[in-house]
Amino acid sequence: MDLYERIYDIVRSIPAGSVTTYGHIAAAVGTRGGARLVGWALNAVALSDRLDIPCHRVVNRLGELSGRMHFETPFVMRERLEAENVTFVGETVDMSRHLWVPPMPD
DNA sequence: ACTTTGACTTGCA
DNA sequence: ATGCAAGCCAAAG
Repeated sequence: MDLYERIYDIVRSIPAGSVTTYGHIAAAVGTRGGARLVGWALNAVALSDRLDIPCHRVVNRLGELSGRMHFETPFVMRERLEAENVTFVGETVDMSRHLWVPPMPD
């Protein structure tokens, strides 16, 4: 399976009300430093019909909604997260409460 | 075909 | 503790 498909699979595995980081996903697919690739994959998702993938649950390691500008509107991302009972601390997601770590490989 | 950049992260100075 | 540089994979110019 391609890295993209693997990334999509993991992002789809993110439970509602939780978020994860690019780094964790990258590590989960095997590429530790490939966090940027995750961004590329999600970018492809945003432009394609892969809308079944909750890319709004993916934030950077600080909990910042780095990819919000790639949505229809910069507010959609936060609104969707809030709709899933995700709490925010200022402009960032409350990581200590909602950080979800994907299943890591050995 | 080669270079640059991108929704990032980690490490060394 | 803050600042700069490198690393990773893929796509666009």
